[in-house]
Amino acid sequence: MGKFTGKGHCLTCPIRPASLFGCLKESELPLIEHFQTRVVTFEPGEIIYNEGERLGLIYTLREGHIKLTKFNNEGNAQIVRLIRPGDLFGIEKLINDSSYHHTAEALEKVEICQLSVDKLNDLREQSGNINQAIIERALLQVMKTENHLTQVGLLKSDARLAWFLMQWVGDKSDPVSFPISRRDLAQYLGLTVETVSRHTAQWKRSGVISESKNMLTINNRQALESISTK
Amino acid sequence: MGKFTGKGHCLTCPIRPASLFGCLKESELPLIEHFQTRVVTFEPGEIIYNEGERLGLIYTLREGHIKLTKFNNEGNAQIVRLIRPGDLFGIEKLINDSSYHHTAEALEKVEICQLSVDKLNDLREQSGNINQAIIERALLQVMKTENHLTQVGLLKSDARLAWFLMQWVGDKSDPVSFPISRRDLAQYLGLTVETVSRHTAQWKRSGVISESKNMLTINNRQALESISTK
DNA sequence: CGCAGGGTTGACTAAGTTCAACAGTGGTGG
DNA sequence: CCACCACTGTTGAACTTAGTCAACCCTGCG
Repeated sequence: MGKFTGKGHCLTCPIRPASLFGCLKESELPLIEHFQTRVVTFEPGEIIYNEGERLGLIYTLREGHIKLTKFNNEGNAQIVRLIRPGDLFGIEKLINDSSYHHTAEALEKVEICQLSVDKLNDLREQSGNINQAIIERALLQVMKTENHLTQVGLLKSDARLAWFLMQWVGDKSDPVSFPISRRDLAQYLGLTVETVSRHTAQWKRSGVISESKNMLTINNRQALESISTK
Repeated sequence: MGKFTGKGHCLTCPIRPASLFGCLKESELPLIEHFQTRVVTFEPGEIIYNEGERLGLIYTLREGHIKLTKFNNEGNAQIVRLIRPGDLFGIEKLINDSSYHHTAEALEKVEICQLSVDKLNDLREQSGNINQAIIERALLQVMKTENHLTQVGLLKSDARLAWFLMQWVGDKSDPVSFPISRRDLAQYLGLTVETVSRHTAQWKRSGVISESKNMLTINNRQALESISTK
């Protein structure tokens, strides 16, 4: 259930700039001088927490990727979010007495920093910047999810998939780490494994993208672009 | 462009308990003693703001319903949220220097309370409860949108529609105000007008629901329930 | 070696979209 | 007051898309 690998020191943490505490001003740094967190690693496929659990922990991802999934009554899964390094998750615990609203699963070997809700709340009372940063992250999250919803609600399967790949890869033209199975893609985009496979196989044949052992390359960005806005 | 109907006094506002300021403790009420807002009304179909506009205003809906819409490149619309009385919207303005991320349109005659971002920010510095309330609203919004996404991603058209109607009506068995056109339903659920119409017409014929001039009744909740979880 | 799991492919089917026609309704102007 | 128009909702038929079911390949692993 996750291997403890040591205490983290927020002040000197290499990913602090990308983390929640990246918002602190020089003068506020003493606030987290003695702040420690637990750093934990998980193997691919391991569950970090389950929907409904009540641990008082909030997480920052340091390395790797994680998926957050919701299940409907019939046990079908919808992936609602993909977590990247620097992202905060489990943050719904900031609502009084709530439990986790997703199941969080590691897509690859990940390193996570655990932060206690209570300690974070103490900190919030001392720094308005932290509150602002939390609000901004939450509001950005709303927008991203609305964007996701818009793609799923409006686009055809190939456009959805093309949109996602472009988002994932960004503007890099080198191979990019791609730890996402066909199944995950399908559950993220509201499709079936087969449709996802058909499109990607087709694009691989026509050379638009290429794949080799968890690495993805977009060879013809323009082609994907035009599919995604068709 | 909205008719100004007077100043609102937050302290004595009838919907304060449901509004953002419902979070204030007795002892904090003096904070808003002299707080005033502009109360404005809009007619059905009027636009309250457009995506990209930069007014420094945040809104609380006092009466009626509003839809928030996003448009994709081809001009197709996805309704991402329906606003009910007491809800806060335009709140993305709390992110530094951002613009509105939706187009807000009145579905019926609405009464809205305009609040300046700057004034709200002043207030945030004086009350941690306000920050907490904003965070909770933002996080709840994330969850609702994720829920919406899950329905759109996983359910078949009839289940989506049934789910929506049940959500809308709640557990009331009396007729409920229903100011939502077939077109809006379709744009909210990621369907076409025709599919929505076919299902509702069918359900009206079989007596599961009934409709008369913007009022909706669910006659057979169990039937809808079983369709929505099929 | 044999097995499990992920990925691919094909044939078929079901679901929903598209296009088109038409009904009902409310509003406008002569 | 009625004729006309615009708009919303409904329905049908043809068509397209994506889902379903099933077979098979490939890879990694015990």
